[in-house]
Amino acid sequence: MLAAAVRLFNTRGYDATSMFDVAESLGITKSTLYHHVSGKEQLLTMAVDRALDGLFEAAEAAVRDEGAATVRLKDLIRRSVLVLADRLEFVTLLLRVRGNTAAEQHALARRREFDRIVTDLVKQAQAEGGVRADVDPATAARLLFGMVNSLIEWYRPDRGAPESIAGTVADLAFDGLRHR
Amino acid sequence: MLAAAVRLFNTRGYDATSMFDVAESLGITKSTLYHHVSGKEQLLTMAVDRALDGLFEAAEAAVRDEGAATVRLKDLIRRSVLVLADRLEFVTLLLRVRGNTAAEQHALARRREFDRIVTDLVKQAQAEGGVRADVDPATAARLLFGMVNSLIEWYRPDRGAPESIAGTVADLAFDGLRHR
DNA sequence: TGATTTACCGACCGATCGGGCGGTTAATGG
DNA sequence: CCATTAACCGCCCGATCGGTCGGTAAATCA
Repeated sequence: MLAAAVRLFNTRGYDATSMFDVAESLGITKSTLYHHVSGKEQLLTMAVDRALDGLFEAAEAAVRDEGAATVRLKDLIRRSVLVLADRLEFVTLLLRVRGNTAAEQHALARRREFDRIVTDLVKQAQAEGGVRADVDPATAARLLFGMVNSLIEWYRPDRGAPESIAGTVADLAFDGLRHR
Repeated sequence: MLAAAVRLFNTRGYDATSMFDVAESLGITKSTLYHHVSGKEQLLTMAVDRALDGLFEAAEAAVRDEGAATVRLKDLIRRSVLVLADRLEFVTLLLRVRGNTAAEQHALARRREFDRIVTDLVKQAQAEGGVRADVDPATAARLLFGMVNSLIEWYRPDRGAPESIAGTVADLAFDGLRHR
């Protein structure tokens, strides 16, 4: 039910999708839908939480693990790609939230917290000499996850195994496009 | 007037923004607004066209210029970042279009055409040995512009000169994050 | 100056939205 | 077997939406 709603939210947009649309796609009436969920916003909240929980699991592992920050940063990129691929539709919805309601602003706050963790990790990796120090850590973190998050725009399960894509992204992020 | 509408579309979302909101932000009534524009969709069309025109100028320059494809690809990245920074709000709106109406689908088609140009350029750069050949050109193009397009999420005019950001992005894309 | 055009407004319309209410059928458990 | 509960539905509501219409004030031009 949540999956059906999220799919519609992503294709038509959250505001452009009516609760009637959601109910219809499930073969039930709007009344029945409201018997199971408390409202439209609850569907959104459940979806973005599922996305954020996945991302924070990856982030906490990157913070918790031992070893060089540079390695943990690369692992975080890989793990994030896997989460994106696995929970593609939930993350897609998350990344489109604009912060109009209290629930959406809560999601934005959690996203900023995630960004902070990545930025810190970049800073540590720079300090230990694994990452070039001539770029602002916050900018690097944003560009890095700009690349990762772009998966929601083009990744399809039939377009290669998630592990393969994750490797490509992490590799490109660290070694760049240039031929060596 | 277009600028005011686009600003609202970006902060509240296109569907969540009413024509009353747009009129109010201009200090006029909805009727007056309709005296100047034919409808809500026209505002969207004008905005995304301004974004697409800028991007295609950059793409056509990259195709037209002489010299190595590798250099032209890097130039295209730089130029695209400059367009993003210059027309930030228009591009922001463009990148959020979902394709619900005919006008939006036309915008999506132009975006795909842009992607095709980038992919071709990556392919050429690989053929001449300037770009590593172990990544799928389409994937590389998408990740590259995932990074570039992420600017709409975080770039603010006071956050460094556009030329500086453009250099950082192009540099990171080609040489990666790793310390050398 | 008089006529025409341009900018502007208030009031209104049909459609659609999120959500609620009262009641009915189907499953479940003692 | 009967009572309780869960799943389901038709119908309705107030609010809001994009857009229209008839008319007025201000600017423009002959």
